Order: sequence, then structure tokens, then C-alpha cells
Amino acid sequence: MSTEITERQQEIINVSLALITESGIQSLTIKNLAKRIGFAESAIYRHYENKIQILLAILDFFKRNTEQLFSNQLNSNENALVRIEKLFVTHFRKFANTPSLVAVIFSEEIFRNEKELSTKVAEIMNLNIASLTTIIKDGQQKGEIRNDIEASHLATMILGSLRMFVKQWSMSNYSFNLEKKGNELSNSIKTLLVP
Amino acid sequence: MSTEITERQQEIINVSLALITESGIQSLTIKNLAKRIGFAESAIYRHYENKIQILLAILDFFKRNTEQLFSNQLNSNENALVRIEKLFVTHFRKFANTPSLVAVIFSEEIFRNEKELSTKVAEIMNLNIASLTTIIKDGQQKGEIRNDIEASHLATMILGSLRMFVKQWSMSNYSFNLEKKGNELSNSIKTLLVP
DNA sequence: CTTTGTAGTGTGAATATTCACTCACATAAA
DNA sequence: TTTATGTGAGTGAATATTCACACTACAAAG
Repeated sequence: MSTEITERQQEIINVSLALITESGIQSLTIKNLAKRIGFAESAIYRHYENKIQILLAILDFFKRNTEQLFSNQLNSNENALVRIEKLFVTHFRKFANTPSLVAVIFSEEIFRNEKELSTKVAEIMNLNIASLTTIIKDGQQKGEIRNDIEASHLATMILGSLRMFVKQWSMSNYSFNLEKKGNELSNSIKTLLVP
Repeated sequence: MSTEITERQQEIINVSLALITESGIQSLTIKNLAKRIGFAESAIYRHYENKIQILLAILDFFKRNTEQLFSNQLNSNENALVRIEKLFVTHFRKFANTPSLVAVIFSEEIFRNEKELSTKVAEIMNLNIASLTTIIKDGQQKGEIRNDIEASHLATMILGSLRMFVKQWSMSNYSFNLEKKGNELSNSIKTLLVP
């Protein structure tokens, strides 16, 4: 039901993401959306009740994309260091291929007004931190990750590093190769985590 | 000259910060500003040419506040680990006392439209990363910080951890004691950095 | 001491623009 | 006939900004 999505709805989300990538969340207006699709503005409302629903759909897209990366590693039984490395690699690949996701990450302040939106943002982040913490605890028990630091602290640091790195990339106008440089960062993190 | 600021201008900035703290950057409108001061909207323009200038002044306030924390440690000659610890402690204290700064940190996406603003944001962040990198390199040379990881990576991780932690705090509606919990995180970071 | 000019500050009304959203109507397919 | 989809015109609210006008403090000129 609620997960089913029509072709037009998908198109609206795709165009939304394109607009966000090009000029930020601020440029995501009904007018711009309709213009890009080749639509009248009023036609949008045949497919989404209001703009909030579109933003929620975008957050859903974001959620599905990142959540999957975490759960993939959550359900793997490789060495925890490898799992965390893969977390980095897959994230950087995803962001490099879908830069709109980056704009979404850092648009949380814009979602702050609408309760439904800010709740969803918090929900996504808490879920990701929880998954990561689980992976770390598991690695600590198996002796794959150093045991002298609280798992939640390590999770904060790892996720924080990831975000900060992506932020640096976006602030440099995507001037370096995220995947390649990201690998180096990932190796540094691994070195820190090793017991 | 340009750094001189009148009483009214200071009042406008103070009220701006209060508005941002209470309900986010989105609520910083000329109307709200004027209402809170007890002003006509038009009176604002006697003191600032336009809204952009107000936002720039806010960023300046932010810049002065954080820059100082970095340069204090930059010019100290204590053990690098202690300097980094102090960086954490002073940041957390500052954020706890001036929560509007948190909203400013995470409002970068909103500043993205105006070139002048986004440039300033990038400038602030690059400066902070550079200061931190200098401190780390110094510590590495003196054998106070582990040498097997690139200083720039460590800087990304440290700053990323700091931001992520503050984000978690703000997302929890400031439900925990930032300074106290921040101390624990700071200790974990120190443990990671030690050679 | 008084007049006059001026700079600084505040006001209320008006402006243009942008925004999300509505609605009566049209059309085509099933 | 019904359902889904699209349209064009319009609405009201919010936004930043402008402008002619008014008041005050104060210093220079008479």
C-alpha cells in the first residue's frame, strides 16, 4: 500500500533529487519541480498530497539507501574491521553515485520545522548509530576491535568521521575522488580500531 | 571600521541568535526580528543593509567564538593530547552556554544559496581543520601522538567526532549534560591518539 | 540665547516576489 | 459512466525591501 509508488511519483522524487543536487534543498519548490517535469504546478497535487509528503518520500529514499548499507554489514559474519571498512566503501560509492543524498544529509536543519520530518531524520540517524554500535560490540567481543573504548564512543567517532569527510568533499565542490580518498581514510580508521 | 558595531547592531545579532536557538534558522525573519526588538520592520534597515549582512554578522560571531578556541590551543605549548582535550572541553562548554551556535553549525545548507555566505562557512571550517592539523603534526613530531596515521585524517576524525556528538546532543533535545558526557568522549579520543 | 542645519533613527504603508495550495473545468482511457 | 490525470487562473500568506515622512539630539552659526 503505502510503499507502492506510481511512475509519476517516482519521477517526482527523481526530479526532486536532481534539483537538490544541482542547487540545494532550497531550490526544491513546487514551481521548479513542475517546470522540470513539464507539468503544471497543480498537477503535482494529483500525485502527492502536499510538499511534506514529497519530503517524506525523499527521506524514505535516503533511509532505504543508507539503511541497506548498514544492515548488509549487520548480517555479515566477516571480521568486524572488514565490515566497518565495507561500510565506508559502500557509503562513499553511494554518495559518489548519488550526490543528492549528500544534500539530504546536511539538510536536517530545514526539516526541523515540521515535526513529522524531524522525527524521521532522528529515527534514521539513531537506527544507523545503533547498527554500527552492534557491529562494534560484536567485534570487541571477538577480539577484532580494541576493547578499551566504549562501543558507543567508537560509533560516534566513526560516523562522525564519515560525515565530516563527505562534508569536506561537498565543500570542495566534489573536487577530489571520494571513493579513492575515502579508502585511505577508511584504512586510517581501521588502524585506530585494531586492538 | 568594519569591525565596529553599534549597540543596536549588537542587539539585532543577539535577538537573531535567540530566535535561532528557539526555533531554528528558519524563524530568523525580518518580521520576527523586528517584533522581538519592539521595532518596525523597516527600522532594521537603518542598521543593516539587508538580511545577508545580518547573517554574515552571525557567522562572524560564530567565527570569532570558535576560532578563539582553536588559536588558544594553537599557541599553547602543552602536550598535544592536553591541547586537544582542552579543545573538546572548551567547545562543549561554549555550545552548552550558547546553544545558538549549534544551530548555526548545522545550518550550512541554508547558507548554500548565497555565495558570500557559503564562502564564509567554508572559510571557517577550513581554518579550524588547518589549526587542528597543525596541533596534531606538532604532537606527532614530539612523540605525543601516534605517528602511524596521517595528521589530516586524525583532524577529520576529531572534528567529525566533535560535531557528531553535538548533533546527537541537539537531536536528543539537549537531554544530556554535554560537558560531562563530552569529557568521556574526549577521554576516549585521547586513548585513541596516544602512541 | 536662539535659530538653523544635519545626522541618526523610527514609522506605516506599499511594493514585488515567491511560495504552497485550491478549484472548476477538460480530456482520455477503461 | 467513472476514474485518473492534467490545466490555467487565482488565492492568501509570507517574505525582504523601499520610501516619504516625522521626530530628536546636537552642534554650528547668527
